[in-house]
Amino acid sequence: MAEGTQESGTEKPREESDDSLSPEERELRARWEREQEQLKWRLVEGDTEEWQEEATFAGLQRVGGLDLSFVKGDEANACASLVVLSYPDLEVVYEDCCMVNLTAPYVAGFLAFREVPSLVEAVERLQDKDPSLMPQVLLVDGNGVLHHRGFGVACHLGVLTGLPCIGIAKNLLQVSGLENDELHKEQIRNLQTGGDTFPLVESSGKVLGMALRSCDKSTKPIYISVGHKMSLESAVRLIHSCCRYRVPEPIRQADIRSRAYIRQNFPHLS
DNA sequence: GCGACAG
DNA sequence: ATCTTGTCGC
Repeated sequence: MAEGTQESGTEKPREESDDSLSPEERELRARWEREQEQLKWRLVEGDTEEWQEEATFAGLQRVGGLDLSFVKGDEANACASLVVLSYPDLEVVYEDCCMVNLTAPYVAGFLAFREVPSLVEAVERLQDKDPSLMPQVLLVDGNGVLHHRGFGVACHLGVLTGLPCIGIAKNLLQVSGLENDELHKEQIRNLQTGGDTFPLVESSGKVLGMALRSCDKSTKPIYISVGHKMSLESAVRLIHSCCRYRVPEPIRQADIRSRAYIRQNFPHLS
């Protein structure tokens, strides 16, 4: 190994075009950025389905949730899970857990390149096994248009699958003027009950997403943004209706099941 | 030294 | 993402 060329110990993900990046890293990011720009042309930000216009989402019967859980201390091996819940009952009607081997590293701003291939495969397995259970909307861990280049993992997955998609992040991605500063914390304190929201406005004035107090019991909001084929207003309304706890039930179930799968198959290695 | 950096 | 169980409180 050429130790002299390595940074001392800790890695530091930084913005593209940073001097500290190796030529390889820079080239990878440039390629990924070009791919995001290409896919972005196919992004649809508004409602496209009839059920989305209904006040009670009449016509919506299946909501999908996706998640990845990792083997402790292992960068590459993960369990990808796709669950489908009935709507509005939120009962699990389909579950698929699959061990996958991830090749791409996690780079902030490029999460999709690490996670999306496995998620698309999960959707394709469902298409093969029982297309009648295909969800009408997908809930994804991470952001949609609330992203450095307006194309987060939820957009990426939406465009590749053609399905309506919503991004749900548990932490604020601080991009284009959005900061977790005192003002933001004050806005959070002002969220009184489940369903309360405030908009996340970028410096240009565009609303990139919404902070949502997802249930009465949780003080910390979740961050909703448009993934694909769904307006922000519909997305927030739907997510709130899917929350028994802080994390929307489809994603929570995917999370629970993928972690259980890993515990079951990898008892205690590290 | 501390913060940022979705998962 | 992961490291981590019980415990204090409404």
